[in-house]
Order: sequence, then structure tokens, then C-alpha cells
Amino acid sequence: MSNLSNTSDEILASARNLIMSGGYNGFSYADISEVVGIRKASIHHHFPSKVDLVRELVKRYREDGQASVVTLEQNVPDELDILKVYANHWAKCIEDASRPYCVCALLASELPSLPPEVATEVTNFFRFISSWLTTVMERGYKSGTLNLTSEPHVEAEAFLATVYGAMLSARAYGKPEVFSTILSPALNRLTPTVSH
Amino acid sequence: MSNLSNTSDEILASARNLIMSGGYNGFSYADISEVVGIRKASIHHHFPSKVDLVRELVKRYREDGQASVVTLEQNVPDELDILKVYANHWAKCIEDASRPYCVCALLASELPSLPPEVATEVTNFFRFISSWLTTVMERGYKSGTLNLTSEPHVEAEAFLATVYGAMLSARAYGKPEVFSTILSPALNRLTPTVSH
DNA sequence: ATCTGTCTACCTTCTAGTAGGCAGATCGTC
DNA sequence: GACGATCTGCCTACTAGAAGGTAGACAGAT
Repeated sequence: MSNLSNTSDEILASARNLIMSGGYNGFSYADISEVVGIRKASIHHHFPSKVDLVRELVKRYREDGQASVVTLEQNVPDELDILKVYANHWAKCIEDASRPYCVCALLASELPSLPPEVATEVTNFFRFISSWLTTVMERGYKSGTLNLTSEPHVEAEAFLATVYGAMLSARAYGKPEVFSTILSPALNRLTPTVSH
Repeated sequence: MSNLSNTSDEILASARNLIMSGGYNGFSYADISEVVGIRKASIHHHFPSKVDLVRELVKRYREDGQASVVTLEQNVPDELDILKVYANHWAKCIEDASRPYCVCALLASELPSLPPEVATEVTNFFRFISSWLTTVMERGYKSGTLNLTSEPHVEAEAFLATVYGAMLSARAYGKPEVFSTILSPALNRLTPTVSH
């Protein structure tokens, strides 16, 4: 009973890893079949088409993200700390090479050539992250835990761009530490000046 | 005589557009042949393999960039202005949809699955942009035309990440204006405070 | 008796790449 | 200037393999 749905999770997990490295057109059902140890045709049983597979993958990716955000906000009261935890999550993923890139970042860059159903889900992911970061910025501004120099939604977009840009640079140079090098000053700038 | 080498330029141009929208695995010789109006086999005459084609494309992309940088520095003395022109170049490209994404940004995100010869050229491109921006930051710091809060090379990486992150966001949301929204505060932060 | 997950075997279309031919431009030599 | 040889760019025709996907059989669980 527990093993039954596990195969489809394994398929999704291996698809995620493959997309993470080469994007939508960078993997095939044959690739997944090798990793999971199942025949191509059996993958079609779980996900009739490639579009179904990736649509579901991105949908779950967003849902998992939403769940993580809920736990994060429950456990970390300070808004600056929330941003630090978020940045640190990516710093670790990149440095231990476990998930060195965001699936949705890769898909977003391929957006114009993506099947529309997938493209929609990818856009939804970015809207989710963006609106979450905006609420964090707004709360931090009101409570004084964040030092903003622009409107909250602008700061949110700028922070998101910095994170994803840093992710790209780390990959482009093949130097994981570049991520933290870029994020540190960005977080410093958001840190309230203690006294004067 | 002049038409002879033109075909290979057309091939490169259409490949650039195709990569810009879907990456390395997102286009085929058949796609190019439709755009250029030439048969698949004829493309192989100009570029024996896909790797040859994309390697040359990225190499020229970098060389063109290097040439543009030279002219830019000759014509614009102020370092802040240089950064503004650079940012504005991308803002225009994105907004008029002429070149709404950087070829090398797309290839860099696919880096792990790219043929090594192409990957090397992509890394070279990023090293070029990064070291150029570092020299701009250094000069601006010394001459007082830029207001730096970190070391020049860190500011350079941060700026580059902001530009490429903003490019991604603009594409992800399908809203070109997001690019300028993100870049404006980044450029403001680099602007020296006039007096006090 | 049906449902679930897997299999083998197959199909069609697309992929990068090759072989070889052909027309026209260019070139060296007489 | 004429003549053949080579070079250039393109063509048709083809290949082997990979792509996504289908049909249908089978074993085991419900």
C-alpha cells in the first residue's frame, strides 16, 4: 500500500533532478526510466504525457514551498531572520550540491517555449514567492525588523531577483560560494541600524 | 561575394533567437532551416555539428559584448552613467521584445547538461562581464562617481545578479516593466549623495 | 471480477549527422 | 582570353538512434 504511490514520487523526484540540470527539453522518459528502474511505458501509466508530469511536478513544488513558508513563519518571528533562513536554505542547497538550482528558475527562463499548461504553473510559483516576500517586507517595515529603502513590493522583487541572480552566477562560475558573497550585502542592507 | 558569408550569419542569428526562447535543447537544425530558408544539410556545411554552431555563437556573443564595452567606455566617462546605459540596454531589449533574454543566461542555467565546449564559452562570458563590471566599480569608487558599500568585486557580482535576476522575473511574470522596477533602486543605491 | 502497476513490443516523428551530386564562382596556366 | 581544376554553397536522399506515446498482455491485490 505504501509502496504503490511511491513510484510516482520517485518519478517526480528524478524528473525534478533532471530538469534542475537541463530544463524541460533536457530530459526524457528514457532518462527517468533508467534512474527509477522502471520501463518507459510504466511512466506513462503514472503520467500519461510529459506535460502532465511536469505540470504536476511544478504544482507540488509550489505547494511544498507554501507549506514550508507556513512552518517558517510559525517558527521564526523576526522578518530579517525569515529572509536569512530563506537565503540560507538556498546557500546550503547550492553548496552541498543537493539541489543546486531552482526548478522553477530554470523553467521560467525557458518559459516562451514551454507548453502553456506548464508555463502557467511556473508563473504561479513566481507569483506565490513574490507575494509572500512582499508580506514579509510589509510586516518587517511596520515592526521595524527590516530597513526598507523602497516600497515593500519593490524590495520583495529586488530581493527575489538577487537570490535568483546569485543562483545563476554560482552556477555560471561553478563557484557555490558566490551565492553567499552576493546575499550577504543584500541582507546587511535590510538590517536595521542598531543605534546612533 | 558579400552574400556568401551572410548565410552563416543568418544561421547564427536565428539560432540565437531560438536559444533565447528555449535553450540548447529547445531548438533543432530543422527549426533554423525553416527560418533561414535553407535545407538542414546546408547548415551542416556552415557548422558541422550543433556544438560547433553554439560554441561559435557564444564566442561571438562575448566578442560583440567586449566591443560594445569598449565603445561604451569611450563615450561615457561617468561610471554611474555606464551602469545606467548597461541596465537601460537590457530594459529596452526586454520591453520591445527584440532580445528579451540573454542567451548566456539561458545557457548558464542549463550549464550542467551542456556539451563541455559550450559550457566553457558560457563561463568565459560571465567571467568577462564580471571582471568588466569590477573595473567599472573600482574606477567609480576612486573617482567618487559611485557610492559603494562593499568591495568593488562584490558590488559587481551583486549588480550582475540583480540584472540577471530582474531579467528572469520580467520573463516569469510576463511583465517587462518589472526589470526597471528592480533596477531603479539598485542604481539609486549606487548614486553618490549629492550634498549634506 | 475488477483494478493497479508493470511489462514487451511497437509506432510515428523528430534528431543530428552523412554521402554524394550539381551549379556557379574563382583560379592557375597556357 | 580560353580551359580545365578546384572551391563554395546548396541540394536530395539517406541513416541510426532517440523522442513521446500506444496496445495489449500479465501478475497480484482488492
